[in-house]
Amino acid sequence: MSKQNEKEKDFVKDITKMEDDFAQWYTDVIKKTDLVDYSPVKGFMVIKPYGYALWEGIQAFLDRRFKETGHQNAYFPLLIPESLLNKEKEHVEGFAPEVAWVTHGGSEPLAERLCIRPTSETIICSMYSKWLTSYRELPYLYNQWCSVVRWEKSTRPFLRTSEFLWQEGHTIHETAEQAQAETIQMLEIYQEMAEELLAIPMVAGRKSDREKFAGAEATYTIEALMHDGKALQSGTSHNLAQHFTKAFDITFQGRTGELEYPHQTSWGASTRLIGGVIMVHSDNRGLVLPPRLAPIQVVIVPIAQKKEGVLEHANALYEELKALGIKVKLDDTTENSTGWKFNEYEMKGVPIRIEVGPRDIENGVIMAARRDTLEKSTVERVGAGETIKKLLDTIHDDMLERARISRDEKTFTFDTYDEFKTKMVETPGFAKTMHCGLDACEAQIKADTGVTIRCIPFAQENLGDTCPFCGEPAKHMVYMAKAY
RNA sequence: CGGGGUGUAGCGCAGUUUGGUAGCGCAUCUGGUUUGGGACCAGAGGGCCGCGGGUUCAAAUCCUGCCACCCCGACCA
Repeated sequence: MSKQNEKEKDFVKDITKMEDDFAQWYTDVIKKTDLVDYSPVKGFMVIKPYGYALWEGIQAFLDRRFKETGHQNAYFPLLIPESLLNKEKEHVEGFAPEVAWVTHGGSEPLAERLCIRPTSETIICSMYSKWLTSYRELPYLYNQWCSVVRWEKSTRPFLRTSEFLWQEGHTIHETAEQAQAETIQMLEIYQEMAEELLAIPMVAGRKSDREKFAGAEATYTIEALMHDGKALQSGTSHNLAQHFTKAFDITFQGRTGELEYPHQTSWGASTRLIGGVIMVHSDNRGLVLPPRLAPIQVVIVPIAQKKEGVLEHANALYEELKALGIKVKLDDTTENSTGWKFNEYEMKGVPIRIEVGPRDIENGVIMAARRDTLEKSTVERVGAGETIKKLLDTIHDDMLERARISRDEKTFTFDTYDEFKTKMVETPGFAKTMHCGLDACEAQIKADTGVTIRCIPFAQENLGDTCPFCGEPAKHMVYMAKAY
């Protein structure tokens, strides 16, 4: 394989450079690559086919894993009576400020107003309460794919929208141990999805009490670090203990004959993940999509396609790749020039571009260009299918590794609060530190700097004996960052 | 909710200071030549200048009220 670099430009004119204005770069990328459009209602976005295909990829992976672990899909209603939402105190306090209300049916005012679900714990609990009678029925392992509405004040496509697509799993179990095992199992599936599908390395751990889900006993999270040093919560799994089952009077007759409350979990991942994919992998030329998620994994661009034999060769290659299960597109349109096509597919993040022209046919080769590194190489035509398939895996591995290196480079330790503040401003990223575990200390840091505890990682290290923020004895190691 | 910015053709913008025929680039349509890194020539179509009120012979432009969106903060997946 001979290699040649073609990096005459590392940006395109349509997209703001990320080092100039990261927020604008993000907006440019999603708009120029046709992932979304803004709708007439603020905060509600249209997900266009190319963007929706990314969500379908995430859905397919998770849905398969959910089912492999014994879960079933169901569907619960969009509207929740106010009285149900109000049953769990912490929950309603957490969500009330951002729920949307339905007050009329046609022109008639409703006797009780209905909220559009911001999440479905309450409606699902009301049904579980009706259904559950015996320990023999447990566990309930249900999931639903739906959208929820949270009336956000400031919104950004994928990262924070007033309506977003997600899945929410809701399970109840006989024992606390089973619920805890379920909570952790689902978090691990999210992490597996992030790393194997999205090529995004995650830090997994528990949320502080301040950051946990409204109504949860404990919230677990996977956190990713973006190009700009801000963290993105990418999936959460909650152990709800008996908070909701008691509030909703969900009971069953246990093995001893006594009435018991089951132990509950809920877990979710949303279209926000797509924002993460963009902010971790993409560059100034546009999207860089991880191969297993890319709606088009390989695009074949025939060169001088009117010349004899070119299209036939391109077609044969297309069929060969397709037969290997590769999502391949042959662009034999004539409206746009070759150069235009190169730029277009690069902007759209297609992992591999293959060029087939008269010269290559003569030499028995094809040209393969990697989107992630922009490297172009010559591939023998015989056996090209297998070579390309392997290259897709290599690209995935390389992207994951680069993201890991980038994250680690942006992860820092420090000795004093002042040093922490300086580094957070000058080289933002994950701050790895001991913490006292006191809520007042955490609140003070947030008020001072806007930085929050992203998680208390499972992988604990002992970095010292005192909390560098307040001087109290250290309780555990945490990752801190500014967050989306 | 605070601070900043922007609304003019499908998209991106100029024009507004100093009122006087609605402009440019890209995209679109027609015909032709092209095609190994965003092609070229010729022609064509496309506008409630965000919305309402006012000033004026005359308003994209001046005054006034409203609305929407974007960005940065505060709060949340």
